[in-house]
Amino acid sequence: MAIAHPARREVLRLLREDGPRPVVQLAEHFDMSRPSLSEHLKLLKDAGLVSERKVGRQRLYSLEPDRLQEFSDWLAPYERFWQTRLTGLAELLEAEDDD
Amino acid sequence: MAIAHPARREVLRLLREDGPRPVVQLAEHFDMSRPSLSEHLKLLKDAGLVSERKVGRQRLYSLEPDRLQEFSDWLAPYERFWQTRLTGLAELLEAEDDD
DNA sequence: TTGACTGGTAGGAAATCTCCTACCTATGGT
DNA sequence: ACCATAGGTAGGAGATTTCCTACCAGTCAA
Repeated sequence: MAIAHPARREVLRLLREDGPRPVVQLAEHFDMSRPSLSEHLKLLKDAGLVSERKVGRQRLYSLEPDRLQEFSDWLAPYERFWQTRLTGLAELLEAEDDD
Repeated sequence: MAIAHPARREVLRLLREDGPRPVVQLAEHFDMSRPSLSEHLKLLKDAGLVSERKVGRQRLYSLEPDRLQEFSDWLAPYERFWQTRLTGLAELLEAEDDD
């Protein structure tokens, strides 16, 4: 699973906070070797969570939000078990008829 | 990671949809042996995603939503990358001053 | 008490994951 | 052309996960 490894979650966080970044810059944040990070990036890319584009001799990795949306969608059915601020709002506005 | 394995996600789904269930009833949905499922349940319990209570000779497993909330919280910062109906609503109502 | 049922634990085999070093290609600068 | 930089791939070692078959303890019913 793509988001299972802490390093990959950290990559996602970095891309989210700092925007698109080349591999060496991402690698600065990790103790592991660059090839190992490359494999994590490949896994994230295969999972569709990030995309990659060439700029000169660099490859910029960017967050690809569509797949993260799937995690959100997966979590959505659990939301009725707790009261999030957002679902509270949604029910308030849309006045759904479920109890 | 607790939600990494498909079987464990399936357990969560079953508990969410059908409510608390004993082990044998959960096991019906899987090809694996019951002891293997027991280990998955232990992992889920250790992660705080489910709880277990004894009823007669059975142990009923229930969804424990607090920890799933953490996943939701983890996902929240990514929401500005896409437009969910809910964040759209939230911004509409709260009229936050960002951008 | 004896037997059936529920479900956890032990030990270990096999599969998967993670990480490394070595090596490769591609681009840009001089 | 030559060298440095960016970054992917290969092969393999070690750790972790997953799954199995025993086996054990607790509960209920006769």
